[in-house]
Amino acid sequence: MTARFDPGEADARWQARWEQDDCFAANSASDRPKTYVLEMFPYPSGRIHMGHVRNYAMGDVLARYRRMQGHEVLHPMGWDAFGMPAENAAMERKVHPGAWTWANIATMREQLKRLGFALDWSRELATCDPAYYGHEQALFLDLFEAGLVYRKESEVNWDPVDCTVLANEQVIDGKGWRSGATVERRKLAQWFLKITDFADDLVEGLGTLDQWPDKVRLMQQNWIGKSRGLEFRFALADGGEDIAVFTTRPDTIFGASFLAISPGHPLAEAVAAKQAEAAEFIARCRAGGTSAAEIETAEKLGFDTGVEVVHPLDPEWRLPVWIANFVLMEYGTGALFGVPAHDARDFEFASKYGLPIRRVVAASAEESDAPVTEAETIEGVAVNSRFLDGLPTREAAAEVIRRAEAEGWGHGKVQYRLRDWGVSRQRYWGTPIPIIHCAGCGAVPVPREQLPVVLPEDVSFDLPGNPLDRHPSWSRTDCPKCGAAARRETDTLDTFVNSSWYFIRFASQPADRPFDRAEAESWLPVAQYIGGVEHAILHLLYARFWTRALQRIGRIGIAEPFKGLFTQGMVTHETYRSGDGSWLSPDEVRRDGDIWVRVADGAPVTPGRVEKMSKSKRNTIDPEPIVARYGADAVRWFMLSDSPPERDLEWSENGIEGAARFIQRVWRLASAQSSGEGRDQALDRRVHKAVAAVGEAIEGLQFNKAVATLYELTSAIEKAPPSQSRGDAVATLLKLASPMAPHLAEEAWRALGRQELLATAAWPSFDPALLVDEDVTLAVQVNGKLRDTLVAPRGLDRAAAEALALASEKVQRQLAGSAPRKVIVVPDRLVNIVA
RNA sequence: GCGGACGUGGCGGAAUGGUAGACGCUGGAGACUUAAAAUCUUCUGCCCGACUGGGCGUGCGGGUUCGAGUCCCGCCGUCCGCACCA
Repeated sequence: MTARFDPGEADARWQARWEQDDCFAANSASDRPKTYVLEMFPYPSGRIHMGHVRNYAMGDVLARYRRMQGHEVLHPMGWDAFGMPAENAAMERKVHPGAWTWANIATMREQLKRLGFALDWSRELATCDPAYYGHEQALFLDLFEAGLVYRKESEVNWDPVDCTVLANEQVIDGKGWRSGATVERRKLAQWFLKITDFADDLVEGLGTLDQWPDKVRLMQQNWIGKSRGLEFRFALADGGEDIAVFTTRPDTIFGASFLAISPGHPLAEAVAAKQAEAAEFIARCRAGGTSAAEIETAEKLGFDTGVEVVHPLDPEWRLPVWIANFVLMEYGTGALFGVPAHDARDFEFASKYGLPIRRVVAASAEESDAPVTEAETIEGVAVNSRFLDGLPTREAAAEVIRRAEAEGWGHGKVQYRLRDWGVSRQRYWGTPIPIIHCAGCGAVPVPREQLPVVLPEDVSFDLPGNPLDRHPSWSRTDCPKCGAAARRETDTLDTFVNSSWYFIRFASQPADRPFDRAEAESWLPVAQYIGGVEHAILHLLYARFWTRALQRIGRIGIAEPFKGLFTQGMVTHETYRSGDGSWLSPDEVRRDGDIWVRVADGAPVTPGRVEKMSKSKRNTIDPEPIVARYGADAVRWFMLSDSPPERDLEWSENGIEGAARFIQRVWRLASAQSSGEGRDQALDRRVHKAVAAVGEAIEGLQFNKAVATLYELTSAIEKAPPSQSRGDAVATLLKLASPMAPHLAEEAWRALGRQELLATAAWPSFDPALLVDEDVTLAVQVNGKLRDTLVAPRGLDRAAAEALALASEKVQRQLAGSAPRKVIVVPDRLVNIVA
């Protein structure tokens, strides 16, 4: 028996033992209740970071807990392995993206294994493996054949120097983030997935996700942006094609004073073809930036086309048509009718160009002539609106829609902000899109037996652009339909496609198809998905869409992939700057009394804000040396302590030291032999309460509370005199601690002389009768202020409790002889005397 | 601008409308030790007080209630998401 628990030796030994006994393999054929615990799989950037450790520690506690409860648990790990960083590494270091990625995976796998996570490594997958992306290609073709994939011209951010498409996030102040070149908008033929087909289902489905954070559901709801209104047409006064507009406020139809169309609207282009000034105006609009800051400050600009339209409810009423820079072609019909009195943008626009501002909504009919000094986006009653006058907003809107439909000039419509998902990326390191372009046959799917379409290895990153385009032979092929010379699609799929179905592949991985439906359904939906809130919209929405798409084409019988979702907080650390403003890493600085100085030369250092660990701020702590120094359990324990899991956790030396201290404390408790006879009822109650509290905390993902309960139990055991109960309590403590600190728990368990593995042991049960004490402490208040506390037997009746409280000397002193006016008794809790 | 979350000791944080500050960290005092580390004991919201004790206290101002950190109304502040979405 050693005096100290030595994680350096014990961690590896228990990890090997778990692996040897295959403790964490998920058996799909098991008839035990199944639980699928999943954390968002990592991008293999090279090394794991503290955020990973926190994320996976949380999932691991839940997975281990469920397993101990007798569940068959699926807790897998894999790699989101396609993406840009591998290509950047290729360009910078002349290494193939694949070689770089697989080397990173090997490193990170070992790092994760050293943390002792209860993962089923037999199901490990990497999205850059043809054995994975080949099945993804098959699913893509399934969706293609079901009509859920299409190709169309779309504007992209084009970097003319790197000859590549950039994501919006890669455009900084209108310039490419790598090249610094001014980004152009260019039209390219792109592949799209019809996520808008599912817009309504995706909104409705949010209502069933009661184990998701409200915040995430709301973010998705806003992103999809469902709004109801009226789509209707204005006829041009001089003939020509009608202009369709969409509005959410059809009740304001008599407040219209102009029509505004997008610079990209067909009518705008038609006008520009005839008028040079219009063409110039449109060009000026296009030059404007797209960043949030630019839009915020952008002035509303308009150009009067001279074209007029007829109001649908009054053939005599003409409205001017303006081209306006604030009208988006992508939303609605690319045209809107301006109601300045009741829309902020329209008000600004009308004020600037001297267009009429007419009140058509008021709080009441009497206020129909109140002046409009700012846009009033209110509901109320319709005024100055002919047959609508006096109708409340909602009824007026319904009436206009009814009339439009009856008269045939418009119809009620549901409009979404969500747009179809463009999945084409002009990049090498991604899933090749399994399509062949034939001059005669068009876009033809690659025949199934030719899948996977594998990325060529012999590519060079010496030149800008997509290496697949430049490859001498890869894209050359024959048309599967007609046999003519044809060209492979050289675009690859957005990496979000890879992560849209990996959780299904984890559940079932046959070699010959993406997954087995029955096996996948036996695990799905994921009971608890854990990851960062940064994926609240894109990844989680795409995965929901993909699952629903598979359901629609009959490949799977579930609509929602993630039953429970938890978004954990970040791991943060203080930042430090030297005198010249450059960032310093934590190991370059030290505390000297009240100030921080640089270790190297003692120069003063300015501590900055506590921020998310990031390379750019240099405030990261590498988990590997921490694990080497303190052991896996101390790191895991710290990651789960103190801060509630949804909030940020600040890394601190004191924190990890404290965790390591506790690990040793439990070890001492378990390894110090103390034999005793008889039951210690007070301790037994403490243990049962702890079992109930820890279980409840883990199920509620309140790991900080589980940790606090274990601290309390440890203290209680330490203070208890030797007894049979005490020995039992230590054993129970180890079981309760084992999901969080599994190596220590196994080692101490063995030190107690037990042979079985805690990893697969049963979770302790508790006796509800022992959760309540025989005596309770009654709070005694006078006028709501605490004056005394009394110990009384549980179940004391009201009269007795009142008498006991009134007998208190402290209460009598407060009452000073006067009789109480009223006494409130909450049984077994408190007595409040109102004087 | 729209939407959302959150404000509790020196710090992280506990608290079904019922004893605010569990638990951890930091700090003080003490024990053990030749000494240090480790460990153990004990104190640690603020103010008055030698003590018994008393007053104040969950961002600010109101309200509901026998009783409010918790519920309601109005402010202030911080953070997050979306953003010219008709």
